[in-house]
Amino acid sequence: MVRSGIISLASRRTGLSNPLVEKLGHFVKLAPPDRQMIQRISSERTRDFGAREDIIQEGDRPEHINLILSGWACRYKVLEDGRRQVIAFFLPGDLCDLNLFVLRQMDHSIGAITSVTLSEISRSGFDELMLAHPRITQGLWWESLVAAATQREWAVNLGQRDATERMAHLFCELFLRLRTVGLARENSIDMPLTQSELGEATGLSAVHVNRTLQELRALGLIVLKDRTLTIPDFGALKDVALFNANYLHLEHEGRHLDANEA
Amino acid sequence: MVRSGIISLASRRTGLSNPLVEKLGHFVKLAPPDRQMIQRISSERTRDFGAREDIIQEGDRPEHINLILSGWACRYKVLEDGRRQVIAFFLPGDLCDLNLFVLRQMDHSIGAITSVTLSEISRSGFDELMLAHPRITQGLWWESLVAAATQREWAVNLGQRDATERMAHLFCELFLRLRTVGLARENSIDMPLTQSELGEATGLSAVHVNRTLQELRALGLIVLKDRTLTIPDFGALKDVALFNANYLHLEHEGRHLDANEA
DNA sequence: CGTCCCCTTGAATGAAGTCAATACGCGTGG
DNA sequence: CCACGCGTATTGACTTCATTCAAGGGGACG
Repeated sequence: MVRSGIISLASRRTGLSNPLVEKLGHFVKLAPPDRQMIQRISSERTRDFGAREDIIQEGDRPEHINLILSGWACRYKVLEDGRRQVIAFFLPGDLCDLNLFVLRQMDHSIGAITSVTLSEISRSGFDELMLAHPRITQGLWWESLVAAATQREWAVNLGQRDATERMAHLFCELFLRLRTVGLARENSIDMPLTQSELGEATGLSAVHVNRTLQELRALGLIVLKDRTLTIPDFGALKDVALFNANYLHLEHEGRHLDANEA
Repeated sequence: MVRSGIISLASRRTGLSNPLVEKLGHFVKLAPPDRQMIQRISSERTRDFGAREDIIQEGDRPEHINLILSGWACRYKVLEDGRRQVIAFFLPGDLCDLNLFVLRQMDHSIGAITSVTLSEISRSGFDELMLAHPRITQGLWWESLVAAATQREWAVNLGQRDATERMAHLFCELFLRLRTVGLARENSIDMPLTQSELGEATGLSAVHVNRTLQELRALGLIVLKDRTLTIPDFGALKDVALFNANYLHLEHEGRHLDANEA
C-alpha cells in the first residue's frame, strides 16, 4: 500500500475553511479559537490515498482518528463468498473512527472511492480538543450521533424501500450532506460513484442500478452525466424516496448549547 | 398476556446480578463497588410496559436513559405509507438511548415486544456513574460501540443476504447476545417474536418468513416451537448464515484495561 | 361459542438477479 | 496515429426470489 503525504492540496480543494468546521457550525456556534483549533489539528498530519485504495482494513488496529478533508471514502464489509456491502459513505468533514480506542480490532474496512486526503488525529490531539473546547466536544457528539442515525436510516432503506426509492433516498442524503459542508452547487453535486458502487451501497445488482437510474431519469427526477448529479426538483425526488431529513438533525439543533456564548 | 412470572424467572436465570453487570463483565473486569453501583442505579427508578406498548415515540424528547432489565424491545421506524422496519432489538442489559442529551428529538420509536421492565437512569445518575467508575465508563463505551457495529452488520444482512441467510443470521446474533447476559440455555433461547415481527426486522413479508422458517426447520438447523428457539448445531447455522461473530466483540477484549485492578 | 391473532399453504404476480452481448471512453504502447 | 485493452454503462432474454392475494387452521381469551 502506497501512502505518500502531500498536504497542501486539501485546503485548496475545500476552499478556505475546513469541512469539519463547516459541518459542526451547523450544530454548535464555534468561536474563532474553536475554528483555529480544528484547523490546526486537522492539518498536523495529513495523508493521501489513491482511488480504490484501502485506508483501513478489517483486522487492523488503527492508532488514530481519520478526518476526511477531501474526496469520498466508504465503510464496507465483505462476506466470505465475496459479496460486498457498503455500509456508509464518508464525505469531507466526516470522521472515520472514534471507536478504535476501545475495540481491539476493526470488524470492517474503510476504502477510498476517489483519491482522498485525510487528517490523522492522534488520541492525544483528540483529548486536547475535547478538554479545551467544550463547544467542539458537543459538536463531535452531534456528528457521531448523526452518523449513527444515518446508519439506522440505511437499515430502513435496505429493508423497506424498493430499488427506485432506495436510489432516490441515497441521492437525497448525499446531496444534503454535501451541502452542509459547502460542496453542493445550487442543485447538483459531484457523483464519483460508479453504478457498481451504487449497487454495493443499495444492495442492488449493477444491472438493476442501471435500470433504476434510467427510470429516475425518465421521470425527470435526476440528471446524471459526467460524474455530476443534478436534482432539478429536490422536493419531487424526496417524495419518491419517502425521504425525511429528520435523521440528519440539520436544524441547527445545538443552539440551546450556546447559552454561555463567548 | 400474563407475564408476571417472567420477571422473577429472569432474575433467577441471571442469578443475583443485573444483566448489565453480566454483560459488561464480558468486556471489563468490574470490581464489587462497580457492580453495586450499577445495581443501585438500575433499581432506583424502574418502569413496566406491556407487550406492544411504545416506550418512546418518534418526536419525543426523552429525559433519561433506559436500561432494559427484562423483556424484549425494539427500535423501529415507520415510513409515511406505513411500512415498518425494526432497526434493532433490545434485550436485557441493553441501553436504549445515550443520544438524547444532544439531539433535540427522537427520529424513531422504541417499542416493547414482550412486557418490559426497564430502569430510567437520569442524566445526573449517569454522570455520577461515569465519574466515579472509570471501569464502567469503559464498559459503556464498549456497549455503545458494539451496538453501532451491530447496526452496521444489520445493513450487511439486509443488503446482501437472502431470506434464509438473513433469518439464520438474526438467530445467531440473538442467541449469542442472550448468552452474554445469561439468558440462553445450552442451545436454546426464548423467542417471543412473531413471524410478522421477524419480517419487520429482516425486511421480508410475513408469508415469506414463514416459508423461510420451514426451510430452516427442514434443514434441521432450528427447532422453533412454543416461543422457544433451539439451535441444535450452532456451527451449522452459522455457516448457512455466513455469520461471523467478530462484530459483537465478545472476546473479553477489555482485558488490557484491567492493568490497574483493584 | 365466536373472535382475533398468529401460523400455514397454494397460486399468481412482480421485482430484482443473472447471463451474455454490445457499446463507449480513455489511456497505453506499438 | 491507431489498435488494443480495460473499466464502465447499456440492453435484452431468462430465471429466481420474494410479494401479494386468498383461504383455511388452531389456540387463547372474553
